[in-house]
Amino acid sequence: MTTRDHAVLRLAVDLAILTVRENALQALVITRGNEPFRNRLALPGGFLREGEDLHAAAVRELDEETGLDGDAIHLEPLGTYGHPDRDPRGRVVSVAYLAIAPDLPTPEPGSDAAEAAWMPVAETRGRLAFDHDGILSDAVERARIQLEFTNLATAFCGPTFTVGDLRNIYEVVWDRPLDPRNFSRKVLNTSGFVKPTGQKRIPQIGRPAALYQRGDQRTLNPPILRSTTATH
Amino acid sequence: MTTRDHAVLRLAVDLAILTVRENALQALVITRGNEPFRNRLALPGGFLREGEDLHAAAVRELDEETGLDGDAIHLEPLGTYGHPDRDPRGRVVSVAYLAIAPDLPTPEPGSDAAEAAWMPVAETRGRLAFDHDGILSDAVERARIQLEFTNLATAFCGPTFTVGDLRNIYEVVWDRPLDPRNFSRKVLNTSGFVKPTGQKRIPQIGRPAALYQRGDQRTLNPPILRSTTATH
DNA sequence: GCAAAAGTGTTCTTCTTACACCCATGA
DNA sequence: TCATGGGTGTAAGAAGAACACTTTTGC
Repeated sequence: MTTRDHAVLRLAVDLAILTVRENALQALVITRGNEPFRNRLALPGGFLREGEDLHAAAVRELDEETGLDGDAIHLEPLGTYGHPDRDPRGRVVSVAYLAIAPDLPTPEPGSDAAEAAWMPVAETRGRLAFDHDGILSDAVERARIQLEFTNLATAFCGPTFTVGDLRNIYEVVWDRPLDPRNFSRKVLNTSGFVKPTGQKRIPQIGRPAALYQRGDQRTLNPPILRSTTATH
Repeated sequence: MTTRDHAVLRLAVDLAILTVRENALQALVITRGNEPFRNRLALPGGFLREGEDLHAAAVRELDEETGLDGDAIHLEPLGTYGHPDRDPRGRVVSVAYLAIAPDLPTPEPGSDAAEAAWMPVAETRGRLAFDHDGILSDAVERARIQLEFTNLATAFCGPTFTVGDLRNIYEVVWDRPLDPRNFSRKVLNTSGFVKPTGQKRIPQIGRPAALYQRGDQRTLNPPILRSTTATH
């Protein structure tokens, strides 16, 4: 047939990259160098290329815009955002990915982005271009849930970490205090969550803590649940 | 710029429509009337139209291909499938939706589909066109999880149902037997899951059962968890 | 009364929570 | 010895699992 029975569109890949920095949940945002929304904050992203797989595009954008190694960093599909009016340039459907990174030095700005920087998620609310506020909210909610049922928290840490480090991730992402003693037991009783390295980290003050690395078990059994009777 | 820096592609919406029929988890499959994969089984779906929202496209396809009312049926985004070689016609990225329907009369075949029919999910394995086997597997896994944390099970039932009906949904979808007595208590103790109608259903044999309708609470608290110490 | 499915009571166990208490280190 | 954070013990309460038992109907 010659008549077009489908929409002409472009497909973008956008990244919600989260980390815990300075005791706050932070997201990587760029300042847009081009129209539309020039000089506005946005999530890093770009268009899908010819013959390119979606996940590969996410890995490429992560590298291009932030210098992070997509193969080393937790990266998972988050959702697809396709409202017809979401991009003033025309029909652009965006596949969003959630990336979790350890606390790293400030990323190097990439080609498209005038500037890339970590910013506390709370400070981004209402300030992002396109529908990126919504994407970031969804990303944070997803991360909060994933902490309960997967070992995602270890992706926020470096190669080795203490139970205290891990607890700090949970406290910051969930925005609620946890009992250090019960948390410790829960983590160590959840088989495959973490693996002892035999090493210890000596802090400037206080008792040395055992160092762990990420375990093999992606899904936690039993899970680390947010209590329903929370303090609030 | 004049050079193209993005992929030319079409966007499809595919539907994984699940129901419980004859004590089996069944999916709605069509027999394809056109190439590619002519006469092969596939999930219903079609291309996104000009200016059409993704969710609206899913509702439209549901109506066109099955006659089901998309506004009355549970419909949620499942994932996006974009492998470059997934469609022999060229680059087609598919946004898949999960739909849950009560046990209904055999759907009427639509325009594009030579035939639409319910088929037990177990019988579809390895027989679907494109990457639809994978999409359907993801749909089933999503449904299993959603039964734990949301009132999705009520979407499998008609407007009113008994606790026994609801238990049957869980047993079929999870493929494991549940204790009727404990299940009953769990459901009724989970506030907002179901709402009593005051009516009773008189069976051909046995004690009448109270009829309920879906409650207001979409997310269940406490959840109905699959036991980890399962029989198998 | 009997069959069948609905629903309640009860016990055992496991998980969660709260918190007292001890441990290992540097200053 | 003190401050600091790491880590164990333990008892009360909540939730889940297993199952004996009662209820309500049609036949």
